[in-house]
Amino acid sequence: MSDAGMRSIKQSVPIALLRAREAVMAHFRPLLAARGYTEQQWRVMRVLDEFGSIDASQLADKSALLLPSLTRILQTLEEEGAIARIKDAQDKRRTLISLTDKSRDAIAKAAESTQAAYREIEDQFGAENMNQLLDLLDKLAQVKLRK
Amino acid sequence: MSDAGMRSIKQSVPIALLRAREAVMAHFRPLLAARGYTEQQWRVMRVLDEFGSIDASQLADKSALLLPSLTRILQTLEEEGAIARIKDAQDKRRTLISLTDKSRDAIAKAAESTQAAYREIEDQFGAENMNQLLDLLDKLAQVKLRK
DNA sequence: TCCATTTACTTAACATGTTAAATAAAATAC
DNA sequence: GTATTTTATTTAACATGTTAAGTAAATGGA
Repeated sequence: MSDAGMRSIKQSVPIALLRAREAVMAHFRPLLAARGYTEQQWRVMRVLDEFGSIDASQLADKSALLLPSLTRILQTLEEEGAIARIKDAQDKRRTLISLTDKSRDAIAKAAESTQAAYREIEDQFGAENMNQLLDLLDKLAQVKLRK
Repeated sequence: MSDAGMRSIKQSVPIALLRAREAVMAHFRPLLAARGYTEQQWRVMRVLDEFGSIDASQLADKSALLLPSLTRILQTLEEEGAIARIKDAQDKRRTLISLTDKSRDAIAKAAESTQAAYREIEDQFGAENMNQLLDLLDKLAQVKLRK
């Protein structure tokens, strides 16, 4: 109220992104929780499933996590026997991470239900809208400011 | 690798939303941090600035926070003297929250820099794209699945 | 009226987000 | 070749996200 020129909170892009994401995740989260995975653990496992054995930095980048978060998540997943870590022989700073056979099976099963939910969302939202949205989101993520 | 039919992680809507949001917040967060606010504290204060005195549930809804998070955030803001809480006289379950004069001034100042950043982002991204994006995000947030 | 239910928070417990600092190994610069 | 800088990851500290359970006040019947 102190500034009539301030954009309404409803028009805020960060909040709109947050709400849209929350609406989508509300459909997925219960499916993952039923199998004992958090959203982030699932992202990590999907990336490993898609890319095979990669180092922690690449894994963090591809799964959109910060390294400190990834460190903790990998500890948990390792204790559960879902992933394995080995030091890179050439570069001993690096840790190479990969799925275990056990988790590969678990992922395939969990993926069935998440894919079904994804198709339903795409049905409701429209494939056209979905492509357009992904395109805009990618453009927005590229925006660089001067300075 | 276990399922050739699984959507690539790059095509994941939740991750695309997360990356876009992170790209935008990377511009705002330092501006808020310079004034000692987190992103969430700032959301709360902006809502209060826009709507005046409202109860915790409405505040949580408008600022896109869960109530447990809001409870903690309000404790912090109250200790800092940024907000005040009073019990609703009619309904003693409710707490009415409002800004202090002190924080109203602080918000007006911080808003100058965030608004400038917002305009820059809109310049780069395009007002047309921005409107289209907000429209799609709103549509996506509305999607309901059967069952 | 009374009790079961609902509503509005709050607390608790554990996972993740964010920033800064620490550590160890590799790469670079003299 | 050794000191310096950079890179990869971890640890620490504090804030928030998420779910479940707890508490107190209002509501809605029998």
